[in-house]
Amino acid sequence: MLEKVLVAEDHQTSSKAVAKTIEELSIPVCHYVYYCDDALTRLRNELLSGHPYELLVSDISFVEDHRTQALKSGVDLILAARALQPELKVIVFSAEGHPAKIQSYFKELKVNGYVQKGRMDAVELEKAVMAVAKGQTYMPAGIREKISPTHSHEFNNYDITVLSLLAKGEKLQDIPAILVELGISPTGKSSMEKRLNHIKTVLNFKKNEQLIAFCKDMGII
Amino acid sequence: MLEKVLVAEDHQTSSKAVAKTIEELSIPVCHYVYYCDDALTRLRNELLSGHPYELLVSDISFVEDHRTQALKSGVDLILAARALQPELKVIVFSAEGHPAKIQSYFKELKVNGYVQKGRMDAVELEKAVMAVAKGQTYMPAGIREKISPTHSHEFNNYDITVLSLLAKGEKLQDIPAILVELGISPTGKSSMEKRLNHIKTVLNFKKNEQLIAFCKDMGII
DNA sequence: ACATCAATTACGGTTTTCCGTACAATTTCC
DNA sequence: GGAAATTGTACGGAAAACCGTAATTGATGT
Repeated sequence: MLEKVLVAEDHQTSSKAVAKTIEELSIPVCHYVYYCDDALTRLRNELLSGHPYELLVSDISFVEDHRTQALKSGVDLILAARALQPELKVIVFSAEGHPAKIQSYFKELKVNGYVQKGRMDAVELEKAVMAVAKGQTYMPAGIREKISPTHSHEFNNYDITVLSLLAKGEKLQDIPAILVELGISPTGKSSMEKRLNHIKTVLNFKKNEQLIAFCKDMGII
Repeated sequence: MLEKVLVAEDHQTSSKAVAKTIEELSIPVCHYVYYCDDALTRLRNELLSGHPYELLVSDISFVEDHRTQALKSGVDLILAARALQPELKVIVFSAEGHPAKIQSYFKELKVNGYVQKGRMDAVELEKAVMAVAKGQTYMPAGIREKISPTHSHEFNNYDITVLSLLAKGEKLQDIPAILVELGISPTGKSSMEKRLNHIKTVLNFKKNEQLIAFCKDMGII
């Protein structure tokens, strides 16, 4: 079993409860912090002292407050942590329920587990920690299946940029100029239209409004 | 001080922590449940037994699972609870941070307090409970100021219907016929356009895409 | 019944988006 | 290096949305 765990979670109420759950698994050392930057500092210190953490349990969204933070979200934290300590195990503990988002954590961040905050999250968390301790990956039940083939378009950075601009109220015909400024290609209006059409075709959507609604639901923008 | 509190919160980790915070205020009786329906049952039973709860601390969003629930959200629960026991005090304990949404809880549901889940939520919750015990209302710091007059439009049933249809991919010109079928008036295309324009003017929006994105963010649709 | 006012709807011109086609640029592969 | 395929762009007609104006309906008060 694991020996040393760090919990990064900004919700005060959750944070202690998570740490308690971890301790109940007879893991001797479990610390918790409310800020991403604090988490990274701790990881670094313990690594340098020769007693590194083995597992990081982290939330994704951290509310901003008076303390300015270099790391703005759990995603930033996980990236930084892995850069520092590549073998560190990571479990995401978040309320995020959008399949696309969850899958991206596994794909982009190579996390070892995901637990969605919910009715049985303490139990789920236990299972996840035990699975990860054994070197396994822990996915919530039925996440893979929920990513239905009709809803399978990989939104890249370009798509997200264009869709975000649309959601901000920019006119299609104004967007090419903005893309040029941002240095994001392709910049042609036709290319953009073609791309949007392709996405709508794949998802079987008719209108941009529908696509925006979908992206909001999925947490893509 | 209060004597008897009920906590309705589906996140297992949060739930216990909240109950603990309540207990630390030397409130003798604090129960917690994971489902809205359970909460209502408890409220009813204790009311009939002559020892009603005085305060309900409830989340807003409850994740759906295998147990089918009559009450689908904290809003439903609060409405039902107030119908049953009008003098019951209510504190909302939610992650929702959007001012418009929070204000609607005070306005529509007449809740007595709101605490946003966050870094100091345990402390905030204590303050809220104490304020409500004294018969005061507890609002998060600076919520009133954040509701800028430019960003205030009351979405009625008609608006929501039209916007939902748009978000489903219906063309503007097809919507009048659908409205006729639904028996929702006005059904004219011009009226609809005028209404949408009015909303966009009030919110200082340019395009429908932007409006849809906003409504998704606000949980209006 | 009539006038008045507000709300709703119909209409039409302008702007924007949609979408197909053709052309240009770039990459890939032989 | 050159053919082929892939990717990006330009253009233009058709469709839809946008927006102002005018006509119609409907409720209200006298």
